[in-house]
Amino acid sequence: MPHPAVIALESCSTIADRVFDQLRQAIVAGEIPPGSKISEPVLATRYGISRGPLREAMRRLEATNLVERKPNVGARVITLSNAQLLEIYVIREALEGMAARLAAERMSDADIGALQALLERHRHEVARDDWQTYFQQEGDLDFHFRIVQGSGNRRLVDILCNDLYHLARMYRCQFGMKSDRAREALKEHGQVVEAIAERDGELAEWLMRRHIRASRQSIERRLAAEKD
Amino acid sequence: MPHPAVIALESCSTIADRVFDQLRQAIVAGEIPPGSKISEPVLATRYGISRGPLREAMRRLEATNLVERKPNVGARVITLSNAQLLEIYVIREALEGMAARLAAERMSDADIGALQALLERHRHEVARDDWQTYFQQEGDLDFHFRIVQGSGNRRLVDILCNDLYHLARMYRCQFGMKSDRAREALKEHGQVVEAIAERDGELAEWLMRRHIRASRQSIERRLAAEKD
DNA sequence: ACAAAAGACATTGTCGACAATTTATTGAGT
DNA sequence: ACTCAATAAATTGTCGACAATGTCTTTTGT
Repeated sequence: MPHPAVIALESCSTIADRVFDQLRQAIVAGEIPPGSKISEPVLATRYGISRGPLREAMRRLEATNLVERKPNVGARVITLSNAQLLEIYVIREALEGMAARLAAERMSDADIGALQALLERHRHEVARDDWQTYFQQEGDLDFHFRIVQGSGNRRLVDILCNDLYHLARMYRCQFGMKSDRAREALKEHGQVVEAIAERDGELAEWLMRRHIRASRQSIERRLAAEKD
Repeated sequence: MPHPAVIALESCSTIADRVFDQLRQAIVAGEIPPGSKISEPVLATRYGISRGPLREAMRRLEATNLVERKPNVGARVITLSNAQLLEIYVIREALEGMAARLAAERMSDADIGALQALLERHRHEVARDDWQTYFQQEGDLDFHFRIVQGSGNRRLVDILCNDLYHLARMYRCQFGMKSDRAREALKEHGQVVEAIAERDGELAEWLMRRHIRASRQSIERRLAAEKD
């Protein structure tokens, strides 16, 4: 069963759309490592297509900030610096805070119930100590994904799911990022869900922002520790 | 002198890049009206280019959400519904609130001085009653633009300037949007700048959010009044 | 031996043509 | 006259080839 957080693949009717999805997934998964040059001929032959559709896919990747491109020179997969990762968390704090507020106001009771069920499942997973941190992180993204969708703001969903989440996953695939914050994060998730269930938008936003800020600060500490 | 809020045109070294800028400008300005179908042959001949670069530009426009595209059917300029416009203001509230907070923390004294000077200029302009509301709105965007840049968050600048601001301008070109809120907006701008000058990030965020929320509510009222 | 220029090579950018799909038109049948 | 099917036209999707630009190698001069 595919993970819920995995955004549904687009209609594969055209080659350009399909290869865009494939390339994005390959980049996010680290199969095409960051900073590596993207050669149109080799990629075209690898995917068995012409350069036309490939270039269209590249333009979309360029627009989504997954590749950097210099005219007449070529394109490279972006290398997400530590500073850029922190930048993303700042934006997530703002956007997902707002999403939590809207979700508290507009989410259906059924969806809130599903969210609570998901949280319960995560609690059981975390209780098992052998559980891979990777899947813990996926569960984290899944949680955030649902709340963002609960906001009912189409463009908000779009920005987070089509840009920021992919970048976050890319960074995670790049470095292990084993989180020792799983239990605290889970507790914070519970607080957010509770606020949403009580339809307290202001509190939900405040809690979500604090949660993401704590994640960011955890990463900052880890990065500072690595610096030695 | 080109307006400061006009984002610098990209390097025009390649046809695809140049036509992307031209198309985006034409769409935002309403020269290519919303909802109109974009025919590749006619556009290619109009710009005197081949369909290859045109399609690459279209893919970028698709990724920036300025055109909607159905495979094997074609692309249309998006029609920004009232609900979507309000969605954008909600996102702006979240993002620009955060931008104001960061600007208060990180903006240089010189940039703050320039911001205050800009505000003073706007005060004089508003004092003249004959001043076109269009340029008032441009001044408004200019103000917001500078604060977003002052945040020092590259991706935040990117999201707002490459996506949301274009959409806001597009909507404004679509409908007149004569604002009777110029004086109030100016006063709110002054409050934000004051908070930034005092390096009070929390207050700056709060004031900026209230400012954008007030703008959104003003639009909501106008839309509700039009509904009759 | 080193630097700069000239050339060869590879890659990107652009174009025109063909294939596949959709849309419009025509025609037959009821 | 209307509906549905078949055909024709137009548009989108894809491909291979050529031109332009950049990069690397070789060569030449000091």
